[in-house]
Order: sequence, then C-alpha cells, then structure tokens
Amino acid sequence: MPKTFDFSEAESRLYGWWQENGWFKPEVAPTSAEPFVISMPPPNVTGALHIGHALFATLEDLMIRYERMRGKAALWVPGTDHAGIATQLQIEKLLQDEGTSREAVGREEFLARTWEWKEKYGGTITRQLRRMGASCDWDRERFTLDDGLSNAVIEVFVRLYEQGLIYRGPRLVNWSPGLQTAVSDLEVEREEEEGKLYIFNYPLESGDFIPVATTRPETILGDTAIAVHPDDPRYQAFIGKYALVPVLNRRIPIVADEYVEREFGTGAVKITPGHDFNDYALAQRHNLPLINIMNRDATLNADAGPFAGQDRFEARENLWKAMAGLGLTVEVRPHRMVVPRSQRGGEIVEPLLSTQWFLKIQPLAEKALKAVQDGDIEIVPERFEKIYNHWLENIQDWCISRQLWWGHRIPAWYDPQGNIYVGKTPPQGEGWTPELDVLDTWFSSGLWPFSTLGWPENTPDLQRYYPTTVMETGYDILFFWVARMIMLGLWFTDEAPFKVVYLHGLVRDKMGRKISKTLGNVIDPLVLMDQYGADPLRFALVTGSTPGNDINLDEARVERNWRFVNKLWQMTNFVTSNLTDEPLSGLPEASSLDLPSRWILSRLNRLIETSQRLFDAYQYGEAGRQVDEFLWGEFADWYIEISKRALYAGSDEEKAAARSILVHVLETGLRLLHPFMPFVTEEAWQYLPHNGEAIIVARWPQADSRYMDDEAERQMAALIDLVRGIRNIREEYKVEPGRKIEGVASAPDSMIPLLQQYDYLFARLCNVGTLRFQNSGDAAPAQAATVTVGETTIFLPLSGLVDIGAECERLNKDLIRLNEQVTRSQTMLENDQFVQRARPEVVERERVKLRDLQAEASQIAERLTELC
RNA sequence: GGGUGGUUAGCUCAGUUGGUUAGAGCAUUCGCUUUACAAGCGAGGGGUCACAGGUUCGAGUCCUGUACUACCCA
Repeated sequence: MPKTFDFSEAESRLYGWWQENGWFKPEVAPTSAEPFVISMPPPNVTGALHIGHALFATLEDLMIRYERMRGKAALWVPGTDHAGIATQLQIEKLLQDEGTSREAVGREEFLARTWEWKEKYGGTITRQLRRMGASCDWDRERFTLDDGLSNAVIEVFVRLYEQGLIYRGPRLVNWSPGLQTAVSDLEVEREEEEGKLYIFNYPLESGDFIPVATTRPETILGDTAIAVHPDDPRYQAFIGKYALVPVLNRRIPIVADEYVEREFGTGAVKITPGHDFNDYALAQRHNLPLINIMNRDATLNADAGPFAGQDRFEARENLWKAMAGLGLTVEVRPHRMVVPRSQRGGEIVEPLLSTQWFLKIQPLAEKALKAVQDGDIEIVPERFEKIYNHWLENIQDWCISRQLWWGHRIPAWYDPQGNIYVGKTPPQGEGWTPELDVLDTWFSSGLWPFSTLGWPENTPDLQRYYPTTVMETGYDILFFWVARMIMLGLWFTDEAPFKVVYLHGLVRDKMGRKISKTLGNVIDPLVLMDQYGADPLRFALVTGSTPGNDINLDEARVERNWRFVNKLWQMTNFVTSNLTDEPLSGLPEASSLDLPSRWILSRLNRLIETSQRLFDAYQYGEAGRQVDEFLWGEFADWYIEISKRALYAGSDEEKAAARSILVHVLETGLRLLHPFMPFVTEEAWQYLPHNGEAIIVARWPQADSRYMDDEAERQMAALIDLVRGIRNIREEYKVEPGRKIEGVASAPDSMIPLLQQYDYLFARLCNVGTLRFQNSGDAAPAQAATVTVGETTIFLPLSGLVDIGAECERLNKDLIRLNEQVTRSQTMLENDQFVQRARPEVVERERVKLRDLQAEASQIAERLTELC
C-alpha cells in the first residue's frame, strides 16, 4: 500500500465507487429490513456549502452509515429548497448588474431567468455535500419546486382552505418595504438599538395640550386617538375630550386604557392603529378608525397631507420641523429602543395594513403539542421540549402569502364581484383573475418529510419510508421548520413525520464568535477539506460538540485529526506489511492467548460495548473520542509495539496469533470509526483482510463478552505502569535512550511468572536488557533507582548516574503522596456509613485499592530505610 | 420582564445511573531518526472544576442562590 493516504485522490474515487454500487440506496438491505430514514434539511438551491452545512452533513451521514451497517434499510433523502426571498434577491441583483430590473423584464422573463440560474448553479451545494462523503440516495433527490412537491403544496393549501383554516383578509402585517412583501413574525428580528425619543405637545381642541412621546413622529399623521391610563390623575380631566392631529388638524378622541404604562415617557400615548400592533389591538377595543398613511414602498400616501410622496424617514424630519414651527415640539433625546428588522436584508420592517392569506394554526398546534407530550416524538436534547411547547402554546396565525415571484403560486382566483375560488385547477367560466402571491417558503418545506416521498400519492416509498426516523437539524430552525413539519405532518398524514428530533448547535469560530463575512472569521469547509481532507473535518465537528450546544471550531483540531488519519494509515501499513500470503487463522480462543492479546481484545470489546451505549444515547462525539483513544493510545502505542516480538522472533503459532489479532482489532476499530471518517476507513480496510465488499456495507461490531477479561486488564495495567515507571526513571537520570540497562525485580510469587514470561516487554519498551529476580529480603543492588507498582519493585542499578540524595528525595515524595492516599482510603473504609451504603463493588474496589497502596507504600518505606 | 445554555489546564473541548489521584488535543519544556508512522516516539510542567450554601458516607456531576456570558421568547 502507498506510504501515505492521498485523500484528494481517494475521496472522489471511493465516493464514486460507493455510489456506482448502489450502497447509498436503502435497497441494499433485504426487503424485510427495518427502515431508517432521514430527510435532509434542504439547503438553499443557490447556496454554497458553509460550515453549518458541513455539520449537519456529518451528523446525518454518521447516523445513516451507522444504521446501514446495522443492517437497516437506510435512506437519506437529499434535496434543495427554492428559498423564495434569498433566491429572488440574488436574481434581482443579477438583473441590476445588467442595468435592468425585475419590474422591467416582467414576471415571466424573471422566472425563466431564475430557473436558468437554478439549472446552472443549483448543483453546486449538492456537489459539495458529496465531497463531505454524504451517502444520500441521489436518485431520490428533490427540489421544493418540483412538480410532485408543488402538487403536495396545492393539495395542502386547498384542503386547509376547505377546512376553513386558511383565510384571506386585511390585517396589520410585518411589511418589508425593500422586498415589497409581507413577512411572518418569525422573519422579523428585534434588537435594541440607539434611537431617539421625540417629545411634543399634542394640541387639544380646548386649547390645552398633553405631552406625548414617540419614536416614530411620522406616524402622528395616522393617529386616531390619544390614550391615557384611566387612573392617571394627570390626565383624568381630558378623558373623553378631543385632540387635533398636528398639521392636519384632524379631530381625535382621548381614550382611557389600562394598556398605557404611566411610567413610560409622559404617560400619554398617541394611537396609530394602522402602523403599530399594540395600537391596533387597543383601537379594536375602542372601536377607533384606522388610517393607513404609508405606501408599499414606505413613502407616505395622500392621507399624510402635505407629506404625501415623501419617504418615511424624510417625512419624520420634515413633520418634526413643521411641528417645531408651530411651537409643539418639546425635546428630542437619545433613547434605547427595540427596532424590528427584516431577517433578510436588515431593513426596518413596518407594521402595515395589507390583505394577506393566513393559516389558522391553533388546531394544528394542539396536535403537535400532544405528539411530543405523548412521546410520539422525542426531542434531543430534551430541554428543547420546553421551548417548543412555549412557542406552540402562544402561537399566532401564520401569514403565508408573500408578494414575491419565485415560489409556489397560491391556487386562488377572483371574479369581478369579489368572489374567491380556491382549487387545484382554474375555475370554469370567464372573468377569473388568478392570485399573484406566492406562499412562504417554509409552507412548502413544512411538507418536506412526506412530500419528498410522493405524498399525496400513496407511493411505495411513502408506504415503506414514512414516517421518517430522525430529523436532524439546527436548533435555530426549531420554530421555522421543525414545529411546522410536525404540525403539517400530523394534520395530513395522521402520523408524526419523524420519531426523533436531534438538534445541533451553531458552529462558531474558536473565540466563540458567530461566523460572519463582515467579521472576516469565515471558516470555509471547502478550504479545510482541500487542506486536510473530509475525514479530519468531520471528526472535528463530531468530537468537538455535544447535542444542542454550539461548537467553537478550532482549526487546530482539524489538523490534529489529519494526523490521526495518517496514524490510522500507518497502523494499517504496519499490519498489512507483516502479513503473509497464507490465509489468516481465525481469532484464537481467549484461553490460548498471551496476556497482551487477551488484554487488547478485552479492551476492544469493552470499547464496542461503550460505543454502543453512547450511540444509543446520541453521544456520538464521546464515542468517536473513545475509539480514537483506544486505537492510538492503546492499540498503536502498546499492542503494536508488543506484537513485534511475536512477529519478528516468535514461533509460527505466535506469529499467526499476533497477525490475526492485529487484523481483528484494527479491522474492528475501522468499522467503529467508519461513520465518523468514511474515506480513510474504507481505503485502509480494503488493504486489510476482510469479509465483504466494502466497509460501508460491513457489519457494525458487536461486543463479545468471551473476550472481556478483568484479570488480564489488571495484570497488563501493572506491566504498563512498570514500563512507564522505568521510562520515567531513565528520563529523570538522563540515561541515554540507546543504553541497555539491567533490572532486578523483587516481586510476590503471583507476579514472578508474569514478569518472567513477559520480560521482553521491558527490553522492547524501555530498553531493560535483562531482568533478574531476587528473593524478597535480599539486599538491593547498590546505586539503584527503584520503580514500585503494588507489591512489585524493580531496581535499576545505575552506578555513576544515581544520586542517592536525589533518589531519596524522589522516594520520599512518592511515599508522602502514597500515604495521603492510604489515609484517604482508610478513612473511607473505616466509615461505617460508606461500607453500608455504597454499592458493594465500590467498597470492594476501595479495599483492593487500599491493599495495593499499602503494599506499595511499605515497599518504598523499606527502600527508604535501606538507602537513606 | 420570562426562559434556556455555558463557566473545567494558556487555548479548544470531553467528563449522562454521584464512587480510583479530574482527562484529551493544541500550545509549552526536555530527550530521541528506536526499521509502521518526525504527519512520529518517550518523559515532564500546567487545574482551589466561576463563587456561596445545601443534599449525601462521598459532588466537576444532584438542589438552591449569586456573578459573568451567550442565546430564545415577549
């Protein structure tokens, strides 16, 4: 095999090979297999892969590969979203660069251009997902504007309309003047900003005035009342009287309402029902008229009198100047206020009266709440349930119409008499004009889990793969998307669209800052993959995070994982280069194996067990870290080194055993790692003896309790500790690494055969050429340093190197440390409460520990008296 | 205003039925080309687990409060 792993060559080759063999398709599993299905959260069709996509792709691919290896019919349905606003903006920008505009080219041409763009660039993100190793079934790829999905959207709209849940009407909505469309509550972001508070005197009919404060003076032109608190003594006398709108001199009443906060501003508020949600509600309580002073582009209309035609901010200044001229203004002062801004574009959103389509959502929300309460849907991590419940319990009707061109047209028609027709096909007869509005993009993505499988047709895919199993996505779209999928799924299919919602966090930079272009801290997954390959990036994303929590990605981790990939490659290279042409013997019975082999197999099977427990609990990161630590820290650092004796100098049986164990452990480790790092594991696995065609369809490891061996783990741990102790001494006394030294062991009878049998470990791992034994009680060699583990002491005669004073000091320190631990342990065991209440195995473990500590302490004490 | 998360080594993070001396990687110090791997190996230094209480035989882990911080909702 090659000396290094060339990921850039291997990744595309392996991906193509997997796909050609149909291994991404659920049909590789027998028809009797249980399905495991994930609907990919569809990225924007015109988008490019960013680090957030990389995270979902990694997690979903991990789940899919794991379940596929477990023999399930694993299906990952990929696709893209038409992303109404985002895409439309992109095309508008394009037209603008060409010196034209959406309005100039017209709707038909605009849509043609958008489709053209989609055909040309729509494949970018899905190609990039392939680079990540995403094992989706590309034959089942969907796009939200596909015919099938569009049918589903129309079906849902018509049925909801017939059920009386969709209605159309004039309502105050969040209006985005730049985009010229209504947006939903969720698409408005409210942030506190530095603004101004304008205070002025509202003139009354009587000639008096009331001081009033506002943050948006231009709305004065749309005032239809002034409100004060009914119990406010300052204004009691004015209730029921009339005021005059500045400049316009329109007569408006002064009303009393408990909504007014007496402490805020001046305690009296102007009421503009046409341009404020709270005022709108108050106006309805008091039967106040509603005046709309704003056009759709946020210029003022004829009702604004002399300010008609001016932009909202221009009018604000001009009106204020005019009022100053009338002596009405009091002061303008800095003020922190909450400003509603559009999620797209960031411009200030205006509450505006507009005729829109709404979905009455409470009945759907109730079902969605119940599904989670009843456990039909599990949310991971669980804490998001509370957030989910709170949102659904306070849900408002959903404004689903958008004044965009790119999207699903609302299937409605109007006749000149004002009748509305809603249906799957245009109405019969003349004179009907179609609705021009399109639906909110989230309306169609809300159907994604079942529309992608063929609904409303009862297709074989729908029957076999619906409901899906896991919905894996970011917590930031819990409301936008997840909750709506649950509501619509339950309403139309009578089943929860998935059983588990797994939420991941945001990927941030290593300093915990949100990634943004303006901050210049963009982590480009494509650049990282060019540099290190897909596997290291994937491993960094999974092992650097826990479910539901944000991840601060440090590129150093990616680099380190690239080294891990190399390490895996080198291990494989070592193992394969030590094989012969002869077929491997099967894995020997544990009883016939030497200690290091029993140890590594025990550790391996415990790893499999732990790994399974962690996978069952969605703790993928921890599982990955454990496999990493095992393969590098135990298998490579210890077992491979130890196995060299058998391989280079052992008997034929010893060689055969070592080979089969090396292959078995590494091959199993690669399978455990495959869902995390698909490419290197596949490529390495192909060089190892294996069963089956590819690791991607190999079986997921099962723990075998026959190879779990506590005794072997204990004994091996003692040997490892002795080796470490000797290395430590060598380092401390600056014994040249190449210099062979001698060891003299003083050990209990139980340890002597072990040390004799495995003395080669000391030769190989810490360059102790010969290990002699002496009877306990014999005098220690002169000028020796000591290493003590339990009841075993190894003397290292190092004449000329050992400084007795230093050695005494070292031993003394050790003894103090040990005595502290002995005391702690003794105190625990002398405590009846502990002995009675702690679990028996915990007490027993403590007793064993104390015995070992005491033995070790007495050994060292003995040595101290002798030497110092 | 209500809610949720985070606070563990210089940095990024693990640590999920409470039970050895709290771990890893990066960084850092020292040593080594020892024939799988210098993209490596070996050894070391570095932590009052934010703070204060409580529960418990035993708390990084459970409970209460405080501080700082991030986010969600209004």
